[in-house]
Amino acid sequence: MASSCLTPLSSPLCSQYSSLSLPNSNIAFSSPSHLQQLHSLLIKSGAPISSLSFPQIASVCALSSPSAFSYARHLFHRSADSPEIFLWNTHLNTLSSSSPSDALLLFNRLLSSNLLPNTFSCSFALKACSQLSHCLLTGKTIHALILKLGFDPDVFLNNTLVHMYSSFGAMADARLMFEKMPKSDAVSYNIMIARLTKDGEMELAREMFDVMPERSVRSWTSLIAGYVQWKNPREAVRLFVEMEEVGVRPNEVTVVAVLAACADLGALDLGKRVHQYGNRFGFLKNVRVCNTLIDMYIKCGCVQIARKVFDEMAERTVVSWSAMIHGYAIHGQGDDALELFEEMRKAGIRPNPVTFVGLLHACSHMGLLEQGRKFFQSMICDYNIVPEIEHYGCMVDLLSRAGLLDESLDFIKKMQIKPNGVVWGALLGGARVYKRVDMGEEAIRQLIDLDPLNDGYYVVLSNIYADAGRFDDAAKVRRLMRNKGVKKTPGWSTIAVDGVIHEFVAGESDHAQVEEIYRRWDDLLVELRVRGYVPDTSVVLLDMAESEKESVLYRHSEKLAVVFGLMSTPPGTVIRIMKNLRVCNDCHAALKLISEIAKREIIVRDRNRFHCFRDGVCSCRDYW
DNA sequence: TTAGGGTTAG
Repeated sequence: MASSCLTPLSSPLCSQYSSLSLPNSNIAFSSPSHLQQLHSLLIKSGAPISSLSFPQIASVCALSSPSAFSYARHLFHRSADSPEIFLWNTHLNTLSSSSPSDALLLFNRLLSSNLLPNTFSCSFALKACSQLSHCLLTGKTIHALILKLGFDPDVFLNNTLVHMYSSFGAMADARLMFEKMPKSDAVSYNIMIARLTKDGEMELAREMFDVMPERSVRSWTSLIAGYVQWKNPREAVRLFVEMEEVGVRPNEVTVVAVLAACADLGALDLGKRVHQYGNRFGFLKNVRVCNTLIDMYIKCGCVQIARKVFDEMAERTVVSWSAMIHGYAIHGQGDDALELFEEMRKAGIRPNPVTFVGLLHACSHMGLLEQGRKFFQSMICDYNIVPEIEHYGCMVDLLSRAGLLDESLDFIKKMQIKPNGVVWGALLGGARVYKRVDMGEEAIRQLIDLDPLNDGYYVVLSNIYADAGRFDDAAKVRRLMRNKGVKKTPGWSTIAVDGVIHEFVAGESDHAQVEEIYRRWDDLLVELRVRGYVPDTSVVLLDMAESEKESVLYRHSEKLAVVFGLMSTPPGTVIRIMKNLRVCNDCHAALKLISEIAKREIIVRDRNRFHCFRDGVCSCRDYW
C-alpha cells in the first residue's frame, strides 16, 4: 500500500491552496502535490491509519488540478471499503426511494464531510434526482462530480446516468451518454429501449433491440410491452413467440404484457396457454398477473373463467374488483356487477375512478337510470372523486338511452370539462333511438369539429333522417361525407378455428371457402325468412337499389364469420367472433335467429361490448 | 449496498 502511494507526482503549484490545512487534522499544505508528499511521508512514518484521512486528501486532490486526479482516484479506492461510507449509502439507498429530496440533502452532507462518496453513493443520488422533476441540473452536477472522481469507466454508474437523463426526457443527453460510455451492456440498451417504447418510438426501439449484442428477458419484455401499449398486439404476440423459440424464459412481467396483447386480439387459445404457463411457474401469486388474466378472459368472452381466477386470488386489489365489475358490465350482466360492488364495499376496498366507469357502464346498459345517478353523486360526495370525461360519457349515455335527451343536453352544457366525441356520440345514439332529429343535428354539429373523419357519426345521422322520412337530408349527409373525404371504415370480423384466425372483411371474398360460405348463407336465409327475418337495409348507407342493399347486408363480415363457424366446428361448439365496429341492427337480428336455428351460442365482441346470442335472444337485451 | 420491463376505463 505504501509503495504505490509513494509514486512521485509532479502536480503544478496551485496558488489557491497555499497554506491550507485539512479539517480535523494538523496537516497543512501549500499545493495538491505538497499534500501528496505529506501524505506519502505520513504513510512512510507508519502513522496510525485514522490520521491518513484518504478521502479528505483525495477530495482535495480531485477538486484541485487535473493532474492530481489519478492520485485522488487511487486514494479513493483505498477509502471505498470504509465501513462509514457503507452506512451513508445504506441511508441514501433508503431515502432515494422513500424521500428523494432528503436523499439529496444527505448526499450534500456527505460531500461536506470528511468522507468521499463512492460509486454507490453517486448511484443513489442519481436515482433520487431521477424521481424529482426539477432536479436535472442537480443530476448534471453529480455527473460532473463523477467525472472528477474518475468514476466514468463504471458501467453501473453510467447506466444510472443514462437512466437519469432518459427519465427527464433529455434524450439527446441520454443518447450521447449511451454512445460515449466506454463500455455498455444489456442494461444500457434496455434503458434506452424502455424510454423509446414509452415515447412511442417503436421503430427506434426495435432498431436498438436488433443490434444489441446480448438480450435479456427484460429486453424482450420491454419491446413486447411497447407493442401492446402502442396498439400493435399482433407484433407483440409475434415477438413473444420468437422469444420462446430462442429459448428465453418469460417471467411475470412478460406474461402480463403478452396477456394484454391476447386481451386486445381476443386470442383466447394463446391466453389459455400463457395461463397454464403462469400456473406452472407460480406466477398466479402475482396480483398483476391475475388482474391481467381476468381482463384477458373478459375480453375473450369468458366471464365465468375470469370470475374463477378472481375467486381463487389470494389477494385482490381495487384493480381486480374494477376489472371484474367492468367485465360484467360489458357482458350485459349488470346485476352481477352491482352485486360485486356491494361485496367490494363490504370487503372495505375503496373504489377508484375506474370502478365507477364500470358501474356507470353497467347502469347505462341495463337502463338503471336512478341507480346510475346515485353512483355518480356518490362518487363525488362519498369518495371525493372528480368526474373525468369517461364518467360524463357514461352519464350522457345513461340519460340518452333512457330517452331523457333534453336533460342529457343540459347535462353536457353544465359539464366541468370540455365534452369530447364520446359524449356527443352518446347523445347522437339516443337521438337515433328516440327519433329526435333536432338532437341528432345538435350532436353532429359538435362532432364535425371534434372528430370530423369518424364515419360512424354520419351513418347514424343519415339513419335518423331516413327514419323521419327525410331522404333528401339523408342524401345530403352522404354528400357531406364525400366532401369531407370521410371514408367508411371497412368492417371486419375474425374467428379462430383450430388455432387459425380467419378474417372476413365486409364485401370482400378472398376466403378460400367463400363459395361454400355463400351457399350456406343462402340456405340459412331461407330459414331466417321463415322465422320472420326481414332485411333492414336502412343500415346500408349507399346510393343503390334495395335489392343491391340486401346483397351488401348479406356480405357483412360477422354474418360470413358466423356461417364459417357453423360449417367448420362440431355441433354445440360456442362460436366466438371479434368485430372492429359495432354490430349493425340487421346482423343483430339475424344472429339472434341463427343462434336459435343452429342451436349454438354465438358470442360477438364488438368495439363496445359483448353480445351473447343464445336461443334467439341476446345478452344485451337489444339495448346497446 | 447501485441501473432496466408490468394490471382495471376510453
